[in-house]
Parts: sequence; C-alpha cells; structure tokens
Amino acid sequence: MASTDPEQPLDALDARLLLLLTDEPRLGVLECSRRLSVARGTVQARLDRLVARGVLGGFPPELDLAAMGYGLTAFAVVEIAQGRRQEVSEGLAAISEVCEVHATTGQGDLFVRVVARSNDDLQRVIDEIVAVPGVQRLSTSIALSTPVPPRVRPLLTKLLPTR
Amino acid sequence: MASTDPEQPLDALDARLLLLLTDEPRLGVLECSRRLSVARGTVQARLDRLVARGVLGGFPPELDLAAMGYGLTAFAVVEIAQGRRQEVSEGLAAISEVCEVHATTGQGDLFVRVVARSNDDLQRVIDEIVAVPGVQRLSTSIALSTPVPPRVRPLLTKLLPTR
DNA sequence: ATTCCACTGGACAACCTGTCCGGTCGCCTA
DNA sequence: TAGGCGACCGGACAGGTTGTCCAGTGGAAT
Repeated sequence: MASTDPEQPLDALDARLLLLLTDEPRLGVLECSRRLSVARGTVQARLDRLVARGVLGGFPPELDLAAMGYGLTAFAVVEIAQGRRQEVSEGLAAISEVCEVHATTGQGDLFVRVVARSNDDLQRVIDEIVAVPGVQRLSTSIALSTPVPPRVRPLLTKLLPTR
Repeated sequence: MASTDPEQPLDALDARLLLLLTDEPRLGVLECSRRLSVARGTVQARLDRLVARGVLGGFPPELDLAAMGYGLTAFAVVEIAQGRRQEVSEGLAAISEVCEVHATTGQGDLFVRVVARSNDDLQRVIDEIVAVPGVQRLSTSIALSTPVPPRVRPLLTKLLPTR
C-alpha cells in the first residue's frame, strides 16, 4: 500500500541515461551502455521503461526554423470571447505558422507562439489570427533574441547523485 | 556574382523526408529510402545536407516534463532594469526550472517559460526569479491546457508539391 | 530462508550503416 | 552543340548494432 505514489519516476541511472542522450542523441544502446558502464540489457530495459512511463516520447528531428526561412518568432496573447476557447483553438491550429497554443490563467486567454518569414509575413499571420472567429483582441510581441533556448537539461542534472 | 543567396532551403523531397522523420523518428536511412522510393544514398545525402545547412539539428530525446513530475507550466513576463538584460538572463539561466527565455519587444522585457512540480514549487521558482538582480517586476500566468502542442509539421506540409 | 527483481555477461542471427563505384540523366555554360 | 557538373540510382562490402534470449548473481522485501 504505502502512499498512492507510484512516482519516484527517475533514478540516477535514468537521469544519466537521458542526459547522455540529450547531449549525444545519436548514440546507440550499445554505446550508451559502454559510457554508463552498464550492461546493454540494462540500458534497453531502462529506455523501454521510460517510454512506457511516458517520460521519453521518442527522438523527433530537431528543426531550426530560422534555417528553414522562418527567422521571426513572435508571441501573441489572444483574448477571446467567453466560452469559445475550443473553437478558437481549432481556428488557430489551422494556421501553419501557429506553432504552439496554451490556454492560460488571467481570463479566457490564449497564449500563442508563431513564426514568420519576414515582417510582412508576420503581419499576414497576425491578420489571420485576428480573423479567427471568437478572437477579440490580440497583443503581439516579437522575440528579439533567445538568451535561454528551450532546455530540459538542468532538470535532469538535479536528479543526479547528491552533489 | 548573382545573389549571395545559397538558400533554396528545402525542396519537396527534403520536406517529405523531414515529415517522415517527424512522424516516425526511429526510422533508419534505409527504411526512409524505401518509404520515399528513393535510393539510400540520396536520403543520406539529403540528411547530410540538411545538417550542413543547419536545418536539421539532430534527434534529441523528447521528454515529457509532466511525466517527470513537472506538471505545472507557467509563463512569466519579466520587466527588468534598463541595460541589464545580459545579467538578468544569466541569472534566469541559473534556475533549473527556467526552460526558456526570450527577449521581446515592448520594453526591456523578457519572456520566460518555467515548470514546477506543484503550486508551492511554482511559488518557490517565482520567488527565485524575482530575486534575480535586475528583475523589477514579474507577471505570471499558468498554462491550464495546451490546445496546440509544439509543432512544426504544418510548416513542412506547406513545402510539399502544390496540392 | 525464500522469493522477487534488476543487473550482468555472453551468444546468435538479421539487419543497418558508412563508404565507395560505375552509370544515367537533366541542366548550365562555353 | 559539345562538354562539364551535380544529383540520383542500384549494387556491393565489411563492420558494428539491434532484437532477443538465457543462465547466474546479489540485494531487498516477505
């Protein structure tokens, strides 16, 4: 019985494995086992377990939007009509340049991350967002730089043996 | 000579390849070549080129923060003292739970994405952010749901043969 | 003590990767 | 029009890796 807490998700070995893969994603199971000084079967078992737990989703390709021509990133706070979040979300999802949408506290607000090829292009995208039924107000700010790019590493590091 | 434009970034095959890998990241080069009805060497060459161009960064593990115990995601808009962006950014980067920081238009503002294990934990993280030298004001909103999870797929789809 | 579980170390066949080659084909240029 | 160039095909080879299975060991909980 104990606590209904089946969650002591990651132990040190899991963390080390994930850190290793974070730093060098292309490593194979065998190579990982060598680096971690563990049996190959162990690494495989850990990976399987992490996937089963939903912690590890897979290894999606990391694309650089800027290199793809989408050099602009902007954040938009969208105020929407009461009770139309679902509808608005779908409308936003239909816009290719909308790369992420979150519903946040505050008021029926949505927080949106968009990308664009240029200022003109951004204007176009913004217009598209505004045109989504249910959208009442849009406040946009452009990302000028990214001092801290998306990362998870620090959280993994915290899981390592007390040090 | 001509335009200094070595950028005809992605053609249809590149897009198809990336889409394929986006949907099934674990596919090997050989399998990709089969699915795309192309020679293996071609796929390899394309991948190499995409990497060289910086479009494809690699295949980092996709971790589910919620499954790792970090069920809360919040966005914070940080107002900072003039000319201290660099300093503040570094301070924020030192906080594990800070997963992303962008400098945005508006005023010397920073936009921050943070995660936490619980409300109490979030409080702690927020306190840490506020304590960073140079931070003047902090406005936080919690992500209640994510109607559109981070995605790039639509942008790739747009590159496919006119259809 | 006994059982359960995770890890080790080893083994095997099947498969994939990295690499290199000659041969085509379409396109740009002299 | 005749190269020359770059991209792709299809095939080949050695070496390394994966998926899988197994017996043995040691610690932890019963």
